[in-house]
Amino acid sequence: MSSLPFNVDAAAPPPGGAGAVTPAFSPLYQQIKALILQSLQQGEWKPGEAIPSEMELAARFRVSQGTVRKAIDELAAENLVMRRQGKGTFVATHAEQHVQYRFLKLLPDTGDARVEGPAQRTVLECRRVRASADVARALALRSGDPVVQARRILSFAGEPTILEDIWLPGQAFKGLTAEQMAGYQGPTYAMFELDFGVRMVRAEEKIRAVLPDSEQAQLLHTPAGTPLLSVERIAYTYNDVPMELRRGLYRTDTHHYHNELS
Amino acid sequence: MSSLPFNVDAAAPPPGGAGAVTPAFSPLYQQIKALILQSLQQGEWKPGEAIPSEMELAARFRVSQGTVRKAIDELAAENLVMRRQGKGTFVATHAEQHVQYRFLKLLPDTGDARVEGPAQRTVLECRRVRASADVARALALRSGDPVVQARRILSFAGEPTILEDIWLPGQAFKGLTAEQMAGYQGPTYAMFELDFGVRMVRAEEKIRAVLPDSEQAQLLHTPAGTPLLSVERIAYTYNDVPMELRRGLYRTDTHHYHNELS
DNA sequence: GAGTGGTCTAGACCACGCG
DNA sequence: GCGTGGTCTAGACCACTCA
Repeated sequence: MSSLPFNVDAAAPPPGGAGAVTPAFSPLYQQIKALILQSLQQGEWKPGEAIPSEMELAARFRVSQGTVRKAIDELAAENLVMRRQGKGTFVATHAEQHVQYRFLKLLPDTGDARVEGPAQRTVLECRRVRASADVARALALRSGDPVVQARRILSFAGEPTILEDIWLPGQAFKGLTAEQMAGYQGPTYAMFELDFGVRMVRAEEKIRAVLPDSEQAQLLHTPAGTPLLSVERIAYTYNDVPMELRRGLYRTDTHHYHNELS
Repeated sequence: MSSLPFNVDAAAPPPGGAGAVTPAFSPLYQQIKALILQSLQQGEWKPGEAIPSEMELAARFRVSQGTVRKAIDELAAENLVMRRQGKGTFVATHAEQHVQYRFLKLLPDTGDARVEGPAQRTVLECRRVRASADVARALALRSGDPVVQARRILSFAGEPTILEDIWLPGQAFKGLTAEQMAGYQGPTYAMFELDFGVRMVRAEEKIRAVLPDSEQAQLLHTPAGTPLLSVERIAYTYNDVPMELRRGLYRTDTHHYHNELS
């Protein structure tokens, strides 16, 4: 079946190693979590599918249900799986998620959350290029490595609102076309899951206020001199591997970026 | 000692109530959590202090340690308390928090996180005024109710970087002075805890790109025409009671607003 | 009614902090 | 050495889903 975890250090470093005395105690449930994560990563269960029940996993790993439970609790807290009482635990997916556009924090100023429905996409460009230095750095590639670059406009209620440039590692996204970017119904990240097996798991954003150049202003139907929100996002798959760089310009005259702090 | 929870619905609504059939099942640990929250709210334990041990709370509420544990787990996840192994569980405070400025997401562009040290504060103004309509709405007051209004500049490494206008309910912040705003070392929210017993627990922000007027630009030493980040924050105490409206203008030429998505 | 996740308990032992 | 939170177990029962 599978490797059995031992109730000892996951990867016990030799005592007296270079520099610090790392305690390196790893609770059992963390080891189980790592094993489940590994299976997720290797695609043993596909996005949207159910993973084995807690009892099954407990039997497989030779631990109690409670230990598996705590492992899954953490995975659920990180949005990697979704629990549904009475049904099972499912691999998280950007497709059938109750919140469409999980990573998009732009909301219309009118309180009606997402009444405006899904965004209309206009793909302006999608082609293979060589990574510039900063793109390469963001994606952990080397300058000149192949990347796919796309540019598109998202419109809400007919109004162009977001202009995005997207860079993806060429290796993982071989054969991505403008038609694919435009044609897929639903979140682009769901398309990435289905067509390329790439699951975005978390992301970081750097936000600034900028003035668009004339081309950008024109594309967004915005008077020259109107400031825009610059949102640079790096999205990661499992193991903190960066798989997307996205530079967005958001109009904030009709929308705002919403953030919850705690 | 204290009221005992019952293993029944916390506040069982009469069946066949108006409209929906609310199931209204409340697990024991949620009831315990609510009771602990109530004690926090009533100031039974002050910020920074330890709350009773899990065993004590279990005895007090006549439940098992595991149930108390789960209640505290959730409170810790919401940053209302902090657990420290071997020491106890402590009421969260903005004062001695490992991350100073818990709600401030502006980071210097140079990777060195907070090397620049604490911000220098310049308080330009602090006086009692009557709430305008929009301030009143944000703070759940009535137009014309007394509020304290303050304006200040935060500088990092000598450079003015943030211009903030702050509105606080006059009732809870009676007697707040400019000296207090300027003099306190450490986060302003820590001062609110100490001097007014008001603990900010969570906040929401709406972010936009704007052009400052000439006064704002001058205060921030920024050339006219430089776009700024407009950050409108509403901070809440317990029970989602709004206790602060803050409108900030952030310079994003040397800093950026950083956000983690998951 | 069978199977799933969710709650609750009781008890044992471990890691940590401090006197 | 003691008290704290942290882990792990085993078993019972509950709530939800679906056939």
